[in-house]
Amino acid sequence: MLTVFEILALPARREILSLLRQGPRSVGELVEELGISQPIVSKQLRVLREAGFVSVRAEAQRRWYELRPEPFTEVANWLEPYRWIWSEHLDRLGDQLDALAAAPPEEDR
Amino acid sequence: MLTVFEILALPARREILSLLRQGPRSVGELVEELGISQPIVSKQLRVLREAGFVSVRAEAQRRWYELRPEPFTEVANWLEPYRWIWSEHLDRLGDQLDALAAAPPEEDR
DNA sequence: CAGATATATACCGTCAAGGGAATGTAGCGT
DNA sequence: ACGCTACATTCCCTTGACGGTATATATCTG
Repeated sequence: MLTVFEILALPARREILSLLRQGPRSVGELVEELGISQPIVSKQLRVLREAGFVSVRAEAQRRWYELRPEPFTEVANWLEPYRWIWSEHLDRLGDQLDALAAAPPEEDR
Repeated sequence: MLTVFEILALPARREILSLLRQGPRSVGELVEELGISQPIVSKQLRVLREAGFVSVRAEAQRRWYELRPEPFTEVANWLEPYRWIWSEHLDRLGDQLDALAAAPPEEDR
């Protein structure tokens, strides 16, 4: 299975995630809003699902895809040790980032 | 030029960044600490430099590589709109922890 | 200048991910 | 049962990134 950053490396996948911020979407809706072919959307949705970025809920023939939080916390946790590097440089991000020193660290050494 | 996430997709590059958190490093030091061949380290350092992740300072034959903040702020900015998704998640996690603290401990799933 | 050190670059073979087109599958309405 | 809708999967082909090896470049030392 791909790592979080490998998943995010593909623009099409980031666009799907961006759309899903607004709430659950069906495959057809994503196809229409993205202008990408349906098989490709389905393929990337599978990748996103297997990586834990989205979950699916079946309703008749429709599949509703929805964001899941875990991979995003993983990115945030990875980013955290680098925070001091830019915190002095640019403080436009809120201080709320400190709030999530809770989740387990990852294999990145 | 590669995007930020394409850069981070490669484990070797993340390891380089991780080492550079401790301060500037020469190529030789990175080679030794990573156990990767010198040409590969140099190659990835070039990629990191072109993407703005690191800067170089020459000193005789040595090149000192150092982290730069901008790409990290880029990741943080990308992450920001997704924050609410996992803040809810953390809330639920907190509730569960509270429940666990209040109730007698159980078997772990 | 010769040789050694430190790093960068060029070239090459491999391999896997991505896109496209076609096809498969499941549930719905009539 | 039939066709339609919504989506998933398969197959093929291409492309490009990665790692490895060899080589080039620059700087120091003697």
